[in-house]
Amino acid sequence: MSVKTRFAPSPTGYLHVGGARTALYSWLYAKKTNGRFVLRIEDTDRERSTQESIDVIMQGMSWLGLDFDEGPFYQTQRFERYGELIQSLLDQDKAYYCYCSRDELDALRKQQMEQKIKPRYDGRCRHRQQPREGIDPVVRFRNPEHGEVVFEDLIRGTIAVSNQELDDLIIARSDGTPTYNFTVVVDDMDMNITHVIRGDDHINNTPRQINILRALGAELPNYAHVPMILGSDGARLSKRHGAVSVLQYREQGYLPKALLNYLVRLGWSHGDQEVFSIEEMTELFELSNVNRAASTFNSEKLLWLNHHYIKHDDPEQLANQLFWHFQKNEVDIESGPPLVDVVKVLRERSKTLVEMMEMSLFFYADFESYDEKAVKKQFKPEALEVLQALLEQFSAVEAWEGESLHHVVTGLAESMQKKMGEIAQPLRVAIAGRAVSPPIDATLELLGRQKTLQRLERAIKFIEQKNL
RNA sequence: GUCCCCAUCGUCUAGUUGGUCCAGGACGUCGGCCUCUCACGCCGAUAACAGGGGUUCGAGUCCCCUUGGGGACGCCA
Repeated sequence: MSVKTRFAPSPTGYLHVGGARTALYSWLYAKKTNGRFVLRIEDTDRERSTQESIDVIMQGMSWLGLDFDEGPFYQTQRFERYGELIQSLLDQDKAYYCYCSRDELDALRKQQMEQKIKPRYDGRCRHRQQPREGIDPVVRFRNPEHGEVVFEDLIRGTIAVSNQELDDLIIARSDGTPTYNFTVVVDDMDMNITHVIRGDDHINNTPRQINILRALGAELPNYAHVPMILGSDGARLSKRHGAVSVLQYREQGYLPKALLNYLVRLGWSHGDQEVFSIEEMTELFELSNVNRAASTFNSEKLLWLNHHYIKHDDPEQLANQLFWHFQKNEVDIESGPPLVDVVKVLRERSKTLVEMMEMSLFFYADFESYDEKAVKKQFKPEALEVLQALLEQFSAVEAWEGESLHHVVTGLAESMQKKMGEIAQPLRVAIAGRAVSPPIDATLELLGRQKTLQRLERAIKFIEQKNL
């Protein structure tokens, strides 16, 4: 049978990096084996599921390029099917109605905690013959009382849990709607999922689900539980650890392939290799090489990978992605150099696209003020004659291109008997507004003659006024 | 508390039938070179097998215990 994996998020929030990683692993495994990848929205919790979350999850998947072959399926559209199977279980006495009230269950749980035993349903309605008046019952699955459930996890190896640890879980709420542990099982069965790849936090659910699967007479899928991602404080990754929403990384100027590369390498490895193209990870990915231990999210390394891809990716493609950020910030790029050229001079000094955008803003719009420190250091009285000389010589330059502009600067340094830095730095502050920019000749070329001359004049006036 | 899972540098990890590992790579950090700024690049340094018992000629690699961490224990998923 050919492989089929699925990603089954519940639409109660954004797509976070942990979810994205399990999605990636499932996607990779399907791709690698020429199988199929299914997206299923687990929205049985009507209270908390929102359309907004669905949209955001889909956007995240699409931004990452994790396309699915089937779906999205919505569990809320399959209630009829779940109802059928619950009835069938009831008919076979593999499930039963439970009339316990919430208060009763709370009291039971409290009592068990006090006795320092694992809180669980004690099965008091297991053999009840008569309904109780005034209570809408839930349906509980009749879990086997003896023996143990053993399964072979593709990442962890053998896992065994005694049935005595498992209680009779609720498969239908009192309003008749099915619950998670039941719907996953039915869907995985109906959709012929062969490999269930999911977070570690589901490991305890697996034995229960296996019991239900058996009661339903279904074949068992393979299971692979990937470890959690922790924040820098060792606790489970959450909002307070910074950007955990996938889309937030887009906002912050990360490239999808950088995030993907970081995520695939977090908890999985192929020898010493650090950089993987999508093709490479698809080819090399193995569940057996997934680490068993939880790993800590390290944004420094993600940043490094992002920079790596900014340095090495196709400039045209990067320009397109950079454009997204300019648009978002409503910056008009018509009046400045082509974005591809900006990418080429800025890629080595920008770790994110946001950084790149900020550093290139001065090509497109006049800056409001000069960087204070830069003014102090570079706009000293002696800079005046340098800038005046530059203004004069730049006006006379015939071909406005890097090489000739470079000659102007070096020539001036020679004739004025100054170091390069004494010429280039004041010039840089004059045209860029701050002491940092790409090489001065490239910057001048991209900025163009008109803007360069204007800004030199502006700087000269500024220094003159400052010295009054 | 009970059950399940896990344990190599600060972080991600290599280590796949125990020996060639006084433990390798990457990020970070710290030095240095390059240099018109910031970077890039290059060179070098730093730092780990949680602890204790076994098994064995030999253990990071196998077994047990301890400790530590994570997860689960919902009419959430």
